[in-house]
Amino acid sequence: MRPTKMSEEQVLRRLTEVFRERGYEGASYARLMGATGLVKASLYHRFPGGKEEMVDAVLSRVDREFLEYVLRPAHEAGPPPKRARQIARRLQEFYGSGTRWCLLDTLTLSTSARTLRHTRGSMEFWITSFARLGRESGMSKAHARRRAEDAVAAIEGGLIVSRVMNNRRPFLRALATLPGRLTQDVERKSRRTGPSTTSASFAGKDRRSQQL
Amino acid sequence: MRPTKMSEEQVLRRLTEVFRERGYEGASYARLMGATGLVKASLYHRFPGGKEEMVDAVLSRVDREFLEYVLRPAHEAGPPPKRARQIARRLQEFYGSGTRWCLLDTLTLSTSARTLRHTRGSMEFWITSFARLGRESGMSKAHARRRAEDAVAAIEGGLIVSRVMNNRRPFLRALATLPGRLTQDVERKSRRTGPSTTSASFAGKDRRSQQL
DNA sequence: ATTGAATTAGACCATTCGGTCTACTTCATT
DNA sequence: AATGAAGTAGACCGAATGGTCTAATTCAAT
Repeated sequence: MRPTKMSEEQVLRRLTEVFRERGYEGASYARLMGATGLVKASLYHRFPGGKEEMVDAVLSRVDREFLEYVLRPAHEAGPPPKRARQIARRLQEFYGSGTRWCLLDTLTLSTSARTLRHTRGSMEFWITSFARLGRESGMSKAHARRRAEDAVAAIEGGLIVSRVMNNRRPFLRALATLPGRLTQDVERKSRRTGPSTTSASFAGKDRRSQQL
Repeated sequence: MRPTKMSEEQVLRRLTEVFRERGYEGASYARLMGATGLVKASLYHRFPGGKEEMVDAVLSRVDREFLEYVLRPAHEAGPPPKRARQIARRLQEFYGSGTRWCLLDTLTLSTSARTLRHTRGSMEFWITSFARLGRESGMSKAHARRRAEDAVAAIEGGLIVSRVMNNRRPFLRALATLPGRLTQDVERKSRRTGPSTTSASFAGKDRRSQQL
């Protein structure tokens, strides 16, 4: 077997960058070729399914990295707040302190149903991991779930505001408040404080996966 | 003057929908023509500058609507919490309960610097309007600003999570917590309660508009 | 050294892209 | 009824798009 000029891993990393900052339609072959240094036939040789398959591979690789590195503390032992803080640090690294966008955002605009499903699975796993910390902190299942969703939303929103305003602070603040969101029932104290004042539900009872 | 077959307003509305859900690169002329029912020459007649000009017009129109309708309560008189709740209701309407994406998200992927500037201005105005409510609720200028940014982030993030998970609740929850975010120093009580326990800063002092 | 599969170069294809142009309609004003 | 600008139809353009194909390399294994 002839070895590849550029490792699969490195190719995927470069493809990831293109999809991350241009989206699916913006990731033309010209750009993909430029980023990888591979000519079109080589790309098709490695990804016979074309862009669709590339996106799939890219997402899968990022999934793995996100799970094995960023979210890992959620699945290990130890005090939840400490683990949450570690996750926050790794998120900062993962998103380049707010200068790198999220594929779950950029890849969910005019893509195939397949890609949509994939991203949904990725985010579901992310949320579930976050919720674990809430549960271990004594939250009800439903409450932990809500908190986890809101935490993901805070991060995604922080990235957007940071991108549009060209200021990384909103994202960094989302990270700073993350441990509280995930492990405290009353959030948003600058130092983790006090017990839990139960907070009521907000948008009605939470039966997941309904319409629209 | 011969009257237009389709009013400028209506054309803009339809163009908006295309840009909103496909982004800039995804908004091909084929789709723009299909959505408006106008042939290419007609589009160019109305927007001699092509897509760039369309995006500009679309953003401007949405800016106006957003200001005059959604954000208006922020610039009127009355008790801040009440005004905040009104804004939340109008945001729900504006974003179709979480089924309509935000142009500030979809239009900031591989677009011109010009468009980037425009969106930044739009979001800046949004944030400033939000911050007004915080100030009137007794927050410091810097604190109100941070809260406003975080509130916008919560909404944008809610939209993303709702879009990816195909579940509108995360967005609706972001709206439910909005009044607290904007007018209370300790947020996230289900009913507005208590005075303000001052919360400290999170991600360092806030000097706006620095690098990246 | 030869083999033979993995890999790459690059020509090639039909389609779509954003964008321009001229000629024809349409209709409020006069 | 004639005018004349506003608006529309649709042919047309070169470039870029996603995608395919054949022929040539390259190199680990024999």
